[in-house]
Amino acid sequence: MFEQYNKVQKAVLETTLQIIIRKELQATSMALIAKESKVSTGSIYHYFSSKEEIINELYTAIVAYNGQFVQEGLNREGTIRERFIWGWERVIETSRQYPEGFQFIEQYSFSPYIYEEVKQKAYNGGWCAPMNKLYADAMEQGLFREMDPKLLVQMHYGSMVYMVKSYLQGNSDLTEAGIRQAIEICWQGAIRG
Amino acid sequence: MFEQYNKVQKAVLETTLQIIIRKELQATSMALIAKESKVSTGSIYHYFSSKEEIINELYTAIVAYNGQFVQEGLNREGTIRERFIWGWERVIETSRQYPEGFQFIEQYSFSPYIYEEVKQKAYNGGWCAPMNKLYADAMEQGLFREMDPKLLVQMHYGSMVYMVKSYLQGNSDLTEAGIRQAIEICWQGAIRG
DNA sequence: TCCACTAGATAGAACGTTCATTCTAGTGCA
DNA sequence: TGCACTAGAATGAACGTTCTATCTAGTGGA
Repeated sequence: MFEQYNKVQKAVLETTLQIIIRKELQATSMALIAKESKVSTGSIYHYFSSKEEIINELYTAIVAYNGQFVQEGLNREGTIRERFIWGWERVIETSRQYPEGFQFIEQYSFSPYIYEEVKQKAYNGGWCAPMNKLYADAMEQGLFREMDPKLLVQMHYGSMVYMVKSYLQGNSDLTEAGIRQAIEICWQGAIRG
Repeated sequence: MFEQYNKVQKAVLETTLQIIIRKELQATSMALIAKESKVSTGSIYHYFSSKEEIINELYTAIVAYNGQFVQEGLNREGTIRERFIWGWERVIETSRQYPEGFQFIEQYSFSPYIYEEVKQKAYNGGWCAPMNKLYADAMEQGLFREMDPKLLVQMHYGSMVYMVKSYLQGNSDLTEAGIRQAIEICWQGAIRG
């Protein structure tokens, strides 16, 4: 997930992610990051200009990683239905493989602590735009109901997020069949009646 | 929303909600709450034992208020479809009327800062249990697909949450027709094919 | 091969600020 | 007078950040 960084940066980012999920931003002190990552505060400030920068870098890296992974599924050759399924499968797959990353993005995508500019860049490099395009195509072909494609994508993403949240809280499991069914539910709701 | 509290408590809770949405928990200092609510720190500590208690009280009050409002729609006499529509309409209505409350609950329902006990009590007094019951009934009657009703409720709630988030971020509007359509999409995805 | 020098990396103490909370003094109603 | 309440200064801990000293690896002249 943090392959583009050096050893120290990687250790700091990984540690920060673990702590922030476990304890929140306000309890994630530089002293604690230093202690748990086994990097002194001096070194941390050698590689990062501030705590804010660490958090924003974390956000950027995770979104970039997930964005690429989902797009690989979404942009394969296939019917709209196939690409719909591949795309959402990958959205869920990232959250299953890196639950901390998923939780972090979920919590901080609406936080003033993440710079607007970072959010904007993340959105543009992410999977939202191609997914919106897929939905717009489906509507143009008369396959999906007529509505704002961006809004329907958001609604479906919300369904996925809450399914994963249920799973992460231990209130449900997340089997292949369950994922397929959830995607099917979204599909069935979206198509023209 | 805070009718059960006295004037000072009400001012503190309302102010805290405004600040925490605008600036995050870590930037919501007691000094700032005191200044903006025009209540001295001494008085605040006369009515609340700590900052944590203020935040947890805020959480409790909002969930209780919303829970009651939604249940009023959900528990009216009517068909499953009607009650489904009334229930979700009210979920969206609370978030439209008190967007700060909605955002706060959204952000903090997964936060370690809110006591487990408070979350538990909130869940029990909220609208989730009756909504789960409605879905279970719908499945028993063969109206909805067979699946874990709690999970489907969560998925639908996720759709609503993300629709409202889109609206609050200015990326879409939230008209009566749009709300009806969103609820219809959920319904169509849920029923037996 | 050796040594002097340099640049970057690292550690952790020190700094100044801000924070949640407590304390003290005061107010006004019963 | 007694008591609930209020104001705001005081307190001490914790924080993000900076500073200073030390370490490490690499370079190049002799």
